[in-house]
Amino acid sequence: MAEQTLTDVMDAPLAEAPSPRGHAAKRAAILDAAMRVFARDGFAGASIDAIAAEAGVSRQTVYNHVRDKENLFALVVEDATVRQNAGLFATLATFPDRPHDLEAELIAFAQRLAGDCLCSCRSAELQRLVENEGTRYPELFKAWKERGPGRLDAAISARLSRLAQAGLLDVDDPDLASRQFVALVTMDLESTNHLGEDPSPAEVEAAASAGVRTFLRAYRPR
Amino acid sequence: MAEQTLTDVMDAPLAEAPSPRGHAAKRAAILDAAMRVFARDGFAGASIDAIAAEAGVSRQTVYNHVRDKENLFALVVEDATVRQNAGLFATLATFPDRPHDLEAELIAFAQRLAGDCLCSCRSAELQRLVENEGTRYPELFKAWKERGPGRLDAAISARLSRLAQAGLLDVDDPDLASRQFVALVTMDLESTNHLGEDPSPAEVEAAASAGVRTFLRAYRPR
DNA sequence: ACTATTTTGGACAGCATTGTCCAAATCGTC
DNA sequence: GACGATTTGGACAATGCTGTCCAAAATAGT
Repeated sequence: MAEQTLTDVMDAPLAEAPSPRGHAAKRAAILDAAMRVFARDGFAGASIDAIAAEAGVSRQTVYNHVRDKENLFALVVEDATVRQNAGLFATLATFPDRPHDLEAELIAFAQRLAGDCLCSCRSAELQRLVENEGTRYPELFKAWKERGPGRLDAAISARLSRLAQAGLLDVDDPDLASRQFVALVTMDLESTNHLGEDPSPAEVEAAASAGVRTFLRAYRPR
Repeated sequence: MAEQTLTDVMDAPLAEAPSPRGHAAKRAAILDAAMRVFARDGFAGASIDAIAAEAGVSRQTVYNHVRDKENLFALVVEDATVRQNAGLFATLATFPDRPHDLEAELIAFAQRLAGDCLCSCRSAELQRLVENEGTRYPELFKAWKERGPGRLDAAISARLSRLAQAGLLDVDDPDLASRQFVALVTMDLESTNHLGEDPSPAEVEAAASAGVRTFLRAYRPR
């Protein structure tokens, strides 16, 4: 493990702590601070000093835990990705499989999906980070997309298929419908959270209602 | 005009050339190169030397035309914004007002809108630029959004209203429908053009068809 | 052909950043 | 309390970037 490239980091499902000591808290603080500073200033604009200060830690400690600025960036992306995917799949499990009131339950699900996962400011930060350096590290961008939005679409597509087989929806292309569902629900929230703030619950509720209603107008059996 | 802030530049509708000489070509080359380099490396990552080299120009010439790196950035954003808005409104004028075949003409319009304007790689570059530095210069971000997507949504909303009054659509909230139209059409193209490449005509055609068909399934009078 | 403007290349100071080294201080654990 | 691991702060060289200055070369206009 003399060398650890970006793709190595991304491929490792869960890198077990190389230092079993209790100084994992410092490591977490560093990764957290680095996430914030990278998101605020970009990769080039972020300085190790700023990250160390934000983490309340000496600069040397950063270099102690992390070899490079590049390696730190990769670790930050990896960390944020697994954390967010965990929340994403947890929310995904609350999809209404046996809905009593399809519209209401879909709206509630969309609210959870957009508010907690897709349109949180943490999610926007990660997405912007990975998009910006996507041209520099294409593997990073592809790995993130496959693990996150890719599986999201696949999961929602499968759920929509089951609703269609139950006669509750009229979808011929579940993959397309899945992407449209996500697009309709998140549409109005992206401009808000791209500015670094979380959308308000009222905004999330409005976006979910409007998106789901239009989705159902298009895909409810007539 | 001793000082020229970011907002000054953004508010000026069209800054007339301060140097009427024929060296405007150099200026254009500099702005073009700066746009490419800023889009590639971000504001912090872009160096004046790289921009000068990309423009085939001495570094001193850049400083001759442009006071600051910040001023250069503002000029680049201004330049790209007016250029793209010109194309946007030209395409917007081709909206089918008296459609013979609504679906076909809406699909063709959506193809022009997405392919030529919203999802071109130039558009994605500008959007990423303005989003990234949006936290640093909020006025810049707001000004861009009002001039570009804001007027786009307003214009499409008005057109949809007229189609609704003609009995061709069933929309109760034209603003919402307008944003949904754009979202449905551009949805599948954003991942492609965020990587710096233009989507292929086939991709644009597929996205426009799928988006418009779902839009009409939701909003065609029954 | 002459003149004014513009461009060029290079040198330069000031500053920020990266990554390393090291001795002292601190912390956790036995 | 003692010992090993960890953290700290500071110094340090190397590098790159910004923005300025200047004299020479090229370019445009008349």
